Amino acid sequence: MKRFAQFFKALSDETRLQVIALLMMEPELCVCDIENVLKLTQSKASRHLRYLLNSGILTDERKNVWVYYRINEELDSSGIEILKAFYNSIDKKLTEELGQKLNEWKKVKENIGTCDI
Amino acid sequence: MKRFAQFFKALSDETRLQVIALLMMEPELCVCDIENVLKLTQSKASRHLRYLLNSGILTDERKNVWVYYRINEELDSSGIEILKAFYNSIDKKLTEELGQKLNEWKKVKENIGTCDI
DNA sequence: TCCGCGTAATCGTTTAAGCGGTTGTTCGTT
DNA sequence: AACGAACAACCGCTTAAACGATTACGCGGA
Repeated sequence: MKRFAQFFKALSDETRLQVIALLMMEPELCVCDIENVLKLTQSKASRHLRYLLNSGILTDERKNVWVYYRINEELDSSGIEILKAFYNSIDKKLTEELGQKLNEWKKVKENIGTCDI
Repeated sequence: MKRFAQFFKALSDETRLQVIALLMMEPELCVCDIENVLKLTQSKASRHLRYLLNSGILTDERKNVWVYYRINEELDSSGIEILKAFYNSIDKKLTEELGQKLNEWKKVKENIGTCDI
């Protein structure tokens, strides 16, 4: 039961929910992606990603200097179900908005070749 | 998005999850039922039930002196989905244990005709 | 009607937890 | 060595939980 309480606590923060929504539409993202798309400070982005990692909801993988996070494919089936139920019932406007911000950022990133803007 | 964060926060407490599990197996329960089955103080039981009520997860109905709480049938379909996903993936031992405690309490309640034990 | 009783909600205080910002540290690349 | 990316530690602030005690509510009996 404690496991579920922890799981839901990880989902009880708006920033973390936005992170999850982004990772439902994009297979993997690094800290600086989250930072720029959601307009967060670096420490805030990193802290929330670590939180989701420690909760077992995300996995991380280092590629050179970047640490990429993705939804943990080995999450319990109930966990996956819950994340999908959440994602599917978000207002479409919100997901579109997030998707647009993500695409804009990806363009910028291609041009500057760094996260430091 | 804030709505979801609030919803998940309501589920991020072990006591509240136990309450929900009980209400998934029994259509309605009053404060003193929760109090006795889960061995909580009256104020703690009442407070958590109020919390779940204010989160829209439960409804309440007064019958004489008792206030009965039940799962809100008009909860979003995603909310219902999430509650079911949670309940179905709890360890069966836990649900059996809760069910047994509930039945024991119901026997006691019949005999004494009051909650004041 | 008034009072007592059982039930539930709330109040006030203390204690613990969470979040955010700043700053410093680690790691790896160049 | 210098730099960028990510993480960790500290601090202050806000929030929430626990707890006991008190208050409010309904009902029944004197």
